[in-house]
Amino acid sequence: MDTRILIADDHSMFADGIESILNEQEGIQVVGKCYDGASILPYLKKNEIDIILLDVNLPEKNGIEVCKEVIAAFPEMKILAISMFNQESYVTEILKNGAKGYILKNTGREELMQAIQTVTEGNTFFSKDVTQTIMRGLMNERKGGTPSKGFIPKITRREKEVLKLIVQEYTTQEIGEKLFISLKTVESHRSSLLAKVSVRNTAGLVRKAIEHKLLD
Amino acid sequence: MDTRILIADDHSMFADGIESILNEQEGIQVVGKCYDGASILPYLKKNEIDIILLDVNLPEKNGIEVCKEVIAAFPEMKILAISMFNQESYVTEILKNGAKGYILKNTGREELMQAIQTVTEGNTFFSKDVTQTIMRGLMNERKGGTPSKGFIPKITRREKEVLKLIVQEYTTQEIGEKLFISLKTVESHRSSLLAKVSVRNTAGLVRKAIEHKLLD
DNA sequence: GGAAGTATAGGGGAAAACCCTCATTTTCTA
DNA sequence: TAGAAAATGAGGGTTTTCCCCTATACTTCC
Repeated sequence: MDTRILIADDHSMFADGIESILNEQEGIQVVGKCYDGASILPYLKKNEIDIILLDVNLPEKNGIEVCKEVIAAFPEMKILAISMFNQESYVTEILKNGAKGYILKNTGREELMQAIQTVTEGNTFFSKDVTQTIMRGLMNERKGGTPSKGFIPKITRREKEVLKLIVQEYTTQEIGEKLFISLKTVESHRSSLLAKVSVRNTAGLVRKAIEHKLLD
Repeated sequence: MDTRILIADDHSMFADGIESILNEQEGIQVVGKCYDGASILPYLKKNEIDIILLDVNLPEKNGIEVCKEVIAAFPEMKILAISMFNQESYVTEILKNGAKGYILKNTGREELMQAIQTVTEGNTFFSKDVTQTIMRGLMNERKGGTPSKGFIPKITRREKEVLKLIVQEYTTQEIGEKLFISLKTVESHRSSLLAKVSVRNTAGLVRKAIEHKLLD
């Protein structure tokens, strides 16, 4: 029986490409594609799938949340995470939530095949680069003593508005004028944002906003 | 005779995927792939190519520079730009430099085929989203009167070091300590960076740094 | 029908970023 | 090897961000 694969990535050109690569292979069959996080769980309820290739950085509902939900509903599901970013918080977080592997988008096709096979068999696969990241993460782990989180906050509607304007280079003053609220209110939102995404300053805020696709 | 295609993208999984899609098609043949900007021109000198699928956001030497060089050496070369970002400055700039089309990575395979065919025939193709962006750009154009640039700077070695640390949330003070230079020197570099990428503040700097892959 | 969460807003202060001008040394490169 | 570009640094100022604290009105959810 073929290994049945679901591809979940919001870039359809990428998803189509992977599909095309995989369908050339023996014993593998791409049976579905999802272009956003929300449609994955409904799909799984109607179709038999062996392994999900899951983009970590999905818009709306991100890959980590999706992963958690999927594992909750289908504890045996094999999930191979795929991402542009080789960042420790992503890797550890999605693994905590049940993913069985993590590869980067600059992975070649042989390695991709190997990863799929490994995960399908119930084992775990990491790209070489990712392994290094994890190791580096483990090194730095328990030293500051921080509970070591580093991700998914829940941004409110208003905070997101403010965040978008920050990324567009507006100052706090200007944001207040645009949204018809006081400078102090904007400052409050900024503070919450810094705390929620756990960064020190605007630079980190903008970086995480982009990496975590907080701007849709 | 088949249309001979060169794919230039640093994410090999993506490049492989596109290759796989295209090789399924009649009359099309992917004859090469480049994973960075520097290897494109040498490749073209040794191989006959009809059309290049060029990622705008290549590391090291970006897509726009590559495009310029390629057109300088091969004025008749057909270039179809592909990007994650639907941003006006990218679109207009790469078109100025000789690209014949611009599509996003969330483009489906039918549209991709259509784009390739269109461009190969010497015509111009834009994704629907991109067309809107261009229109919006034209609207806002000649009103501030700015010479309307909006991009490619040449970041020096030291500036890049500083930039990386900024993105990693270090303050000017800390950057100075890390690089063993004075706070004032770091400020100088920050100023140059703001000017070169033409943004107002750190938020814009970080955004552009990521979008333009200034951090490799 | 409270409790939790969100949006609002203020005071006050410290730190950081931003801006301008200028000058010296080092390093590339034509 | 001379000039350009890059890296260094300073003085002195303004603006913005960040960080405490507190506090009220409104929504939403259990």
